[in-house]
Amino acid sequence: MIADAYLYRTICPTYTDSPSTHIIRRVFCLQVARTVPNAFQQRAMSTKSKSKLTSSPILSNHPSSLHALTPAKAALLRTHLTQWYLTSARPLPWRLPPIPYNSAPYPSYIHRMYCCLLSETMLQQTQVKTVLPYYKKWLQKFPTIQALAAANEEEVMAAWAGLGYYSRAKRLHQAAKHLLENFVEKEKEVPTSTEYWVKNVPGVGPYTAGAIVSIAFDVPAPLVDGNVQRVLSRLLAIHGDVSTPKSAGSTLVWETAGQLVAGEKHPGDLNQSLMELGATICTPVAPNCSKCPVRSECLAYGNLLRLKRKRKSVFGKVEICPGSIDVNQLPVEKPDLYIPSFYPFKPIKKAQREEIALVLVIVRGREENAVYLEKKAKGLLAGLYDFPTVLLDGSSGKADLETALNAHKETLNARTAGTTKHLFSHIRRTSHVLISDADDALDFIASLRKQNTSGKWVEKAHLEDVGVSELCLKNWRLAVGEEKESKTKPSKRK
DNA sequence: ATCCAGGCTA
DNA sequence: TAGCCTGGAT
Repeated sequence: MIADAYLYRTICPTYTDSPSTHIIRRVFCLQVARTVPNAFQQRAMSTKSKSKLTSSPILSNHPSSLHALTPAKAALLRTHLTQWYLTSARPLPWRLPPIPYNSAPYPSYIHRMYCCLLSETMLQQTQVKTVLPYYKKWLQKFPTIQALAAANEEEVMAAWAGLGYYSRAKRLHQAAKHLLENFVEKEKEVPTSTEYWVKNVPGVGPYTAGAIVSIAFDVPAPLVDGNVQRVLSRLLAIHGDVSTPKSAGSTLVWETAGQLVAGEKHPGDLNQSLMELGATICTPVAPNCSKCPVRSECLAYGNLLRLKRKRKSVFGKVEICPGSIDVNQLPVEKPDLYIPSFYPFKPIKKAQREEIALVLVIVRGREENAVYLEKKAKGLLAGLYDFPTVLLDGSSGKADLETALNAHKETLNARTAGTTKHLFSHIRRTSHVLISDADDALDFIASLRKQNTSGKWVEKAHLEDVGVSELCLKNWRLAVGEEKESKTKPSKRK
């Protein structure tokens, strides 16, 4: 037990109890392990208690001061991070050299803000590589905030099509209008407080506000995105729940980010260095610690070194807060995979719900040159065009599906093109694609027009110009025979 | 085929 | 707290 506790202490720097309380602590750890280390989610949940989260996931007798940055350490981190950033960051079109707030002429500082708002909005939930072509195309189409504000919603949605999370496009459009109306048109200063942005600018939350204010305006506001959350969780070995903004882990991460950026000469660079580090080195899986500019300040990396030193003499299980792993299963050659990748602690994800859909591809013209699309007003894929779709409950049985399928085949004189599978964050959708000729669907289209007045014929060649989702494209490719049908039937759940 | 990452809002 | 999309890794 003593040995166990000793190991526990060496691995978890925030573990300060005496060995005699170790068992109690361990039980408590497991009870709160609704949020568990990244790398061991499945194992932890299959073998450990699934009891409810009953108290703060920050362990009792676990003062947050243990995670606090000392001023000396903060200074080291700032130096190492910014130096590394200046020499090693990827060159990206939205990266601007920092300039002091309002030292540029008004129009150029508004442009800075616009580019920053645009890139940061696109980068929400989306990787750099995906954003790059969209960002460039967007600026050609809407070169200024005035151009964006003046555009109509359909153009905006079409420019965003394929990027996902389409409400971002709608809100970016609203944001442009808001900023233009309240500041740019009057040549008024745009507020530099994150509170203003979060409260008044659509689509801007705590992260984006911090990004705009620090990067475009050079104001020392912190920012925490998924990268920063991971980097700081590892640097300070934060064993706290980061699943919601209010949870203890998140609070600590934001506080830490604030301490780091406070007094920094180039807050935008410092913030970007944290994100860049998370994106390129401090990655979720297999972080490249040997290349990390701040590994000597990193508690998780320190754990790793201690574990490597100890493991020769260790047999059996090593307790790692809050899970446990078998040291004999650690691959000797790559121990770096372990300790840093425990962080941050994330909640177990909920299963996606099943959906079955009938997708009606109605083709007009002998050369099949137009299809009937309608615009979704709300919910999933709102603002985009799509084929008329009949949604069946995922719980409806095979018989229901057959009934609906046959009914539509009959009324539309349709043939089956096959099925596609598409995943959303919370839905697994199987689409049964039916193709029919407009001549056979006149009554049906009339009834569609009554329910959804936005329906229109779109030429095959212009399908991608009107703003259409990946799901729609996938079904379209199947209908014209470019897409292989998904083989397996979905949800063969035992 | 399956799993994962990633901010904001109603 | 759940809804919202896609691309990349395994």
